[in-house]
Amino acid sequence: MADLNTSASKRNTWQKDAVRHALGEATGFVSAQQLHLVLRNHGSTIGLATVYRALADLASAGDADVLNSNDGELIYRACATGHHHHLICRSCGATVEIDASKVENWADAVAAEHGFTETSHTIEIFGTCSACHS
Amino acid sequence: MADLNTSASKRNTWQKDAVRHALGEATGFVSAQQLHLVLRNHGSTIGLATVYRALADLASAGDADVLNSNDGELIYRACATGHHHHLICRSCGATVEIDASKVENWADAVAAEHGFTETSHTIEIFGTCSACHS
DNA sequence: ACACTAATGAGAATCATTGTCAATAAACCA
DNA sequence: TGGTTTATTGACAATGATTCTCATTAGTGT
Ligand SMILES: [Zn+2]
Ligand SMILES: [Zn+2]
Ligand SMILES: [Zn+2]
Ligand SMILES: [Zn+2]
Repeated sequence: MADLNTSASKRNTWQKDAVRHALGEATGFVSAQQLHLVLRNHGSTIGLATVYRALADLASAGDADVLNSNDGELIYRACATGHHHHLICRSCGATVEIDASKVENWADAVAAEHGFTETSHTIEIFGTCSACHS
Repeated sequence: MADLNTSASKRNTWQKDAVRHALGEATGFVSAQQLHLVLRNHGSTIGLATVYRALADLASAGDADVLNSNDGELIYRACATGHHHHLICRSCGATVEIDASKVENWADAVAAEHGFTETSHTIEIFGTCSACHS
């Protein structure tokens, strides 16, 4: 997926790999701050700003999902597959990746109906998972 | 909609009315900061923190829609009708309220399928409206 | 009018994210 | 390989939205 990052004027650094790897290890969504902390605790000397930059790159390359947590913080998640959405447990944070082809079509149709082009959308479902029933 | 705010331990102040009214006057989504500025420009002496508090109340009472703009800012919009979603133009900000009963059902079904309860969701469609085609 | 206490507002405090810029090190070439 | 170019890094400052603090104000019911 995405491009192999050759030829382009982008350089490969251990920092980018470190972020990519740490994101892959993480379970669920993590913030840049959390990821930076993890990396530091593992002995890395990577800077916070770099983690932010690397995550932004991964996200815009489609290699990471982004969504804003309820307390105004961007959280990321490694993402191998293409476009999809999430079902997220409000209390434990467990996430399920869901395929929503029906809804994709619906969204595009609605947009087209109103003369909108270059459409995109945000769809997230929240709930309490079976393990979290008090 | 919602309750008339009687009996409850909530007090009626001109500040809350001012925010409610200003939000109603606004076209499209506005941030707390913008609303505060508008109110001040109209001679009000209302404080910024109060605008934040009033908007948060309106939102949690279901009288206002909230969504976070792409630059990490909460924006609000007066909302008389019940639960619904928006089709938003990326460049001019025009919004269309859309009914999404099909998707509502789909979302609930997907959640139930995975054993999730007390579900809610976020669905927003973005695009470029017909008037904004360069 | 009075007491009780929610609500307000000015400013400080938080805190995630972005900008700055000198130093570093990929990528490329001779 | 050694040298050149310049994307990238990282420490720190700066930004900016939102929240907190707390003394003061003003609804509400009596
Ligand atoms: Zn994903
Ligand atoms: Zn989709
Ligand atoms: Zn609405
Ligand atoms: Zn809905």
